[in-house]
Amino acid sequence: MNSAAIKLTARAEQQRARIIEAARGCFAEHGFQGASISAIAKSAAMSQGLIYRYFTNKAAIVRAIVDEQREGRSKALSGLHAAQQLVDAVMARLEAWRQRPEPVKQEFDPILFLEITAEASRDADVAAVLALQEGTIWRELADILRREASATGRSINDAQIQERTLALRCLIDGMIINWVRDPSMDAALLRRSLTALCGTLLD
Amino acid sequence: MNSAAIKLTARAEQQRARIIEAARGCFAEHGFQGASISAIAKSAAMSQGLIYRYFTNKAAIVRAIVDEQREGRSKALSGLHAAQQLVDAVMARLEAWRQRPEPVKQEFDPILFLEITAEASRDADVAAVLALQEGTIWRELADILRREASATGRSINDAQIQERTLALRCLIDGMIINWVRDPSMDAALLRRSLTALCGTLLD
DNA sequence: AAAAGTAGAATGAGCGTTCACTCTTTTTGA
DNA sequence: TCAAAAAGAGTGAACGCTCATTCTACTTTT
Repeated sequence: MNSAAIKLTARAEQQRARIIEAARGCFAEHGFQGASISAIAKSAAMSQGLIYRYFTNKAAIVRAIVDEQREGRSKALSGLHAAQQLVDAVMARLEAWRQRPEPVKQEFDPILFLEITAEASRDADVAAVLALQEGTIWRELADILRREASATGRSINDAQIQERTLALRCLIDGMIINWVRDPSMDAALLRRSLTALCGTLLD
Repeated sequence: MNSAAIKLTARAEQQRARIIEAARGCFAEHGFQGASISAIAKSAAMSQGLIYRYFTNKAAIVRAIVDEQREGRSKALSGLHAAQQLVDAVMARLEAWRQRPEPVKQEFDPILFLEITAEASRDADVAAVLALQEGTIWRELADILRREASATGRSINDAQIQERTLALRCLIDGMIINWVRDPSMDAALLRRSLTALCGTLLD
């Protein structure tokens, strides 16, 4: 799971998870630099010092968070058979996020997503983990398009797959950022907008 | 221009611009929270204290930056007559940014763009300015689509305009975020991907 | 009793901001 | 015309505070 810590005791795993969960909330709320270790400690209901037993420093927490979401993101994508399904899946997550009563556990957070992208531009380690992750997602998206093409009996070459995978990726990222930017964005409108475009992705 | 300071001396305007320019660079490089006043002062070649003669606090600089780009963004969009032209315009800016030798003045910076979006979720003032700005951009995009429709003799109703404007917005934001995330992204591929989708925006 | 887990005080650096002060420019009034 | 006065521009040290991180001492588990 984590290359730096091949084998951890159950307790250690559990504590790390607790810290990561608290940190996710704090980072989403205040940004990576804006969230302090003491705030994370308080949110995790432990002392500041204890955090350093499980993470060498603050940056390591950030990296762990980026690393952690990899599995979840890939899993969420696999099994989808059409671009439209994908849009629906993302929409469902976005709507769940908007209605969050409290900082939620373990779920996709669009703000964190933006924060991570910006952070990757200044932390090479984050960038590396993110690049790995993007590779996986890219492959999942391409597979979705291929499955859709074969299901509808279309033939599609590799260059086309590449173009359309990227277009799909842009569409998804765009819907996320627009959802964050405009808190009054109409979910139905967003869904309709992208549904129309997705329909043309395979023509 | 700025509601808090209706009329400023030429000198003051000039100094504010100098600070803003330095701050843009620092913020893009280290994030809003990561960039310190002393770093901005150093970059602007002035003392820290002097910054507070022209801005009441650090947040005010952020707001001024967000406020400032409004005009530029709107101007860049007006005059375009087709979605494809728009994609080309954005691509040109992205490529210019990637080849930046030094932190460049007054230009569109994708990292700053992400940073601002994230900041809007935690600073109501930034959110308000951004919302205003987005309204303007939205209208510009809708106009582009209308112009394109009328130029090609198509009829298009308001609901369709709304849907497609949003789709276009997602596409643009998506290309920005993907460009930032993957430094090795092929410009030609990105252009090809979106060109294909833009073609279908008016069908 | 050894080891692991934990809390919280301590540390030193750096933060945003203020302030007392100097230097320069403009205005004033005889 | 030109000193005197006021205003404007600028500095950088200092303030109170918070930061990330470390250290010491206490408690729990093995």
